[in-house]
Amino acid sequence: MKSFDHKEIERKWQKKWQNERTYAVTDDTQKKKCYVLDMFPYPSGEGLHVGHPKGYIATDVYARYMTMQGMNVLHPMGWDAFGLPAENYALKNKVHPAVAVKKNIARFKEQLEKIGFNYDWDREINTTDPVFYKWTQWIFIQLFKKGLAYESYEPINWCPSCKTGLANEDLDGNVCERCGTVVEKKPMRQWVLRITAYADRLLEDLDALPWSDSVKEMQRNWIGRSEGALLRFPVVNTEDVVEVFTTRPDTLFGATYMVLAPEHALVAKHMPRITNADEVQAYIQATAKKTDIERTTEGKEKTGVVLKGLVVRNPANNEALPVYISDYVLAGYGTGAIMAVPAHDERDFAFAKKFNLPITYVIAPHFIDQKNPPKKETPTIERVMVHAIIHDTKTDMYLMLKWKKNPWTSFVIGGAEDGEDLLTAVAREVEEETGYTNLVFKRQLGGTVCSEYFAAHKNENRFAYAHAFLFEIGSNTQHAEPSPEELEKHEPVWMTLQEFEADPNMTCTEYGIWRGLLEKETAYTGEGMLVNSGDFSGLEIEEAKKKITAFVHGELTVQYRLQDWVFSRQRYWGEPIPLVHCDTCGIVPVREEDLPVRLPDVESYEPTGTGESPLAGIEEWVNITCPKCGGKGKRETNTMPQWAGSSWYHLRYIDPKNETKLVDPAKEAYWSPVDVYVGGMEHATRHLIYARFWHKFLYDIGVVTSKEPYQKLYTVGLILAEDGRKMSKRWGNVINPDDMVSKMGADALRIYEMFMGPFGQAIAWSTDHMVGTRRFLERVYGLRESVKDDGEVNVVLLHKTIKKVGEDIASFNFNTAISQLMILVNDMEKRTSVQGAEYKTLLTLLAPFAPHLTEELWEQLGHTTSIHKEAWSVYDETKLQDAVATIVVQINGKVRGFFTVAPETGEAELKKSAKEVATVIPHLEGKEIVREIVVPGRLVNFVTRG
RNA sequence: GCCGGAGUGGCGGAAUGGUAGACGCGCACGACUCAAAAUCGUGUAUCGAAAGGUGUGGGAGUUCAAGUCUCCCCUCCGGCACCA
Repeated sequence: MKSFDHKEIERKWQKKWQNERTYAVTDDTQKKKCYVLDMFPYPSGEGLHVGHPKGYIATDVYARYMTMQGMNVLHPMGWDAFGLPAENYALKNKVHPAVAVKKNIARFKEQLEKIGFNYDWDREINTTDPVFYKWTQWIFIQLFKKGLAYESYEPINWCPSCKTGLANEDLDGNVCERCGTVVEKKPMRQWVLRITAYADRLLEDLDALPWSDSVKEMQRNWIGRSEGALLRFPVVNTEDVVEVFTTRPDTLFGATYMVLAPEHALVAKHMPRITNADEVQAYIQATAKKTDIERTTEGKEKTGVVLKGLVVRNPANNEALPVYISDYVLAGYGTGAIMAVPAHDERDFAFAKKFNLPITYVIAPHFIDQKNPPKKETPTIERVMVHAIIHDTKTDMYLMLKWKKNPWTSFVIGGAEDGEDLLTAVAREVEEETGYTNLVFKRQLGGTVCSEYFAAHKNENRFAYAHAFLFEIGSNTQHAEPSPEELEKHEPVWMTLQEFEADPNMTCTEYGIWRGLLEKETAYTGEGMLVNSGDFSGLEIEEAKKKITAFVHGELTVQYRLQDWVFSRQRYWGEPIPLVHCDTCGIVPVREEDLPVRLPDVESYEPTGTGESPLAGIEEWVNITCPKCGGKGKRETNTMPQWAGSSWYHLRYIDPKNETKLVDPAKEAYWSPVDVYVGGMEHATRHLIYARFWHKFLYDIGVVTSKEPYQKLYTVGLILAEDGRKMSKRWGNVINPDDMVSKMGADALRIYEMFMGPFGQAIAWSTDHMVGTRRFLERVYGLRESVKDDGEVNVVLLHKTIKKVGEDIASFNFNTAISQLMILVNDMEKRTSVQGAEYKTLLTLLAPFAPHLTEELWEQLGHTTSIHKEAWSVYDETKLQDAVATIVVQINGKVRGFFTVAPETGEAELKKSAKEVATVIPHLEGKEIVREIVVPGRLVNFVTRG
């Protein structure tokens, strides 16, 4: 068999497709549309490696399939070329970024074209083209007019290496995502987009999107919505109040101190009255020097300083609370101040332990005893209970009580008298019941725990407020025999905790809580009932949140982790922000008819590092007449971030040459939204949030008709290098697609990348494995010699294949689609001849994957039109069933034999035949069949006994 | 710590609760060849001579039947992380 010449075939067809404009897209509104989009590439200087085209191949296969299904398919491509990578590359190589970008695009395009994509290049876009960025600027002006773009002087992330401010989304932890430099907080003038105004809609509309749970969850986490309340704490002897955001207003009675972020405005304001100002200043300065990394990795070890002379009042009970500053409170979240409830917040707990602050428990876990549940029609008595947990550290034993009249083993336990101090009560009970005195009191275990149970010895239901106290045997501890009356009730017994837990008579509803607190002292953050909270005691948490907030005149509010989008960059290579600063009119947008504001040519575009962009130095560009009053004005010199263009580019492909509108409304209504969007997981919380935000804004101002830009979303799994690491010039493990196309052909590359494994999964490249796909194509090529009009045909297999390949492409399961095609080809190869019609169908099924070879073979069959214009075959539901069914016979679920029958054979017949299978008979001998399970067409299972 | 996702041959992986390992790579043997490559054919989870047993990260459970469903645990990958 002669192998095919892929180079010749590819050259021939790529040229022909181009000349005949095979893939031109028209706005044929008679047809149903399908908009398939790739996240467009950033044309770097490195060129493509073999991983880049994976997503493009997938969308190409999908788009070709949808075209064959009769859809009008839009599958465009373009370039995202503004921003730091291009600019840094240009600086390094001493060329103008515009020149570098042009060259890189040419290289990318050349590489892509070799792979045989069906792009309509007439719709190519480029974010750095003034014709394109005119509309990016136009959108900014609309945002500005609606108050969604604002100037701010707040501290932001500053990358000292890239010399520009960055958005939160541009950070990788605490370092600049581009260059890896640790970022600083720097107060500076900047433009910010009010994305938080869209936070709830970005969150709510996520639910209905047919995206993967992981991407949706990532976005939810990123937005980080939390419901809570704003509460106000008056500062004693001043007019000021400290406003606090908390998700737990129900714990207000447990607030024992307050913490402000070191940067909080009130700290500076009240510095004169702070008596330890030196210490406070020192802490503030130390914090300012710390990077976020130091703040977090230095650990959970809390630091802080009390503000002596500053006291606030708890609005719930008027208690005076001390005020601290600590870097565990972040200036950028909530109000930059918290009420600290150490009993019910782990961070506050750690801080309170370190600074010896009081811990007041106001939420009690609430248990109902399962062993002795409360009885109906029985009076319930409330009692305050005390548990003594008495530990002998020498033997690691604990002192318990074994009860005489009831089968109970318990801690030393008793009730507190009305008004009696709990510690007094527990000491009294210990002495009475065990005879021990002068035990060493270690600590109380947490706070109150409520438990309800039936107390058989008193025939009453108890609602107990239980408290546990840990004691140890000390050198002064004395022991006397308890009284005979007490011994009659229960006997003190030393046992280990393990023995206690294993004791079937162990009675202690709250044991789980005590046990946890014995091991580790910690805050209680779980469910429960309010205690020690005045009139609110007895309420459940959710109800208390509302009532206490209302009681102190607070407001229920919502906070987001998401912060407004820092939108200005002090760099050259971006869209100029189209605003003018005028002394009389303030900030005025550039007139829309004057757009685009072109990026001026400049001799030096190096970043200045001063907080101003290089554009600030070009006087003839900066100085301009004010669009409003005609007086003197100065242009805004900041530029937009890399993510501006990609936030709306999907709309421009629909109408790329429109000079008067961003997109023609009729065309938008037809093509939008994107039906299938494909790209990398790394864009889950940046591009995909920004683009959703802008799209929703454009919806609000009537530019688009859909609320969401992208319907179905598939994320591409990375292709790793053969060594399992990321492909990188640095490791020298990069595989270039050009080499693979040249060696094995574009079709083999395409099929291999789709066949490697599940589309969304990261898999290492293997050139060895790739030879299999080339062999497969050779076999398809070889088949043409055995094609005869009346050749052999496997109807069932053919129809199964039509069904599976179509369904698998539609659901992005390309690997199994290809495997099915291989099964069909293997079957055809084994025959002496292949029916012409079946062969033609095979070629059309393979066409989306291998566009060049199938087009060539199609022509060889005598066709004069492109195979890519053919209709997808329709399978016949009645031809999917095999002529015979293989029935599995199981005995007790184990496979013991097979037989074949007609698929529609009935149950009775199947049972009968199953019992006659030679390999089955020995297993049934002497056994009684107690159950027979029959799944027609599949199996018979006999359950036997004996 | 919290939230997602995943653990199946030598490798990539496949499997509506119904014969685990499809398909591909590799490997072994055979054919062709002076020889090799390419190609074609046969075989290829594992223990066992066989009958049969054992096998989808580990452990329990549901079911006639579990890779698949439920619970617990381990490991790996990704995201978030002092967010009040």
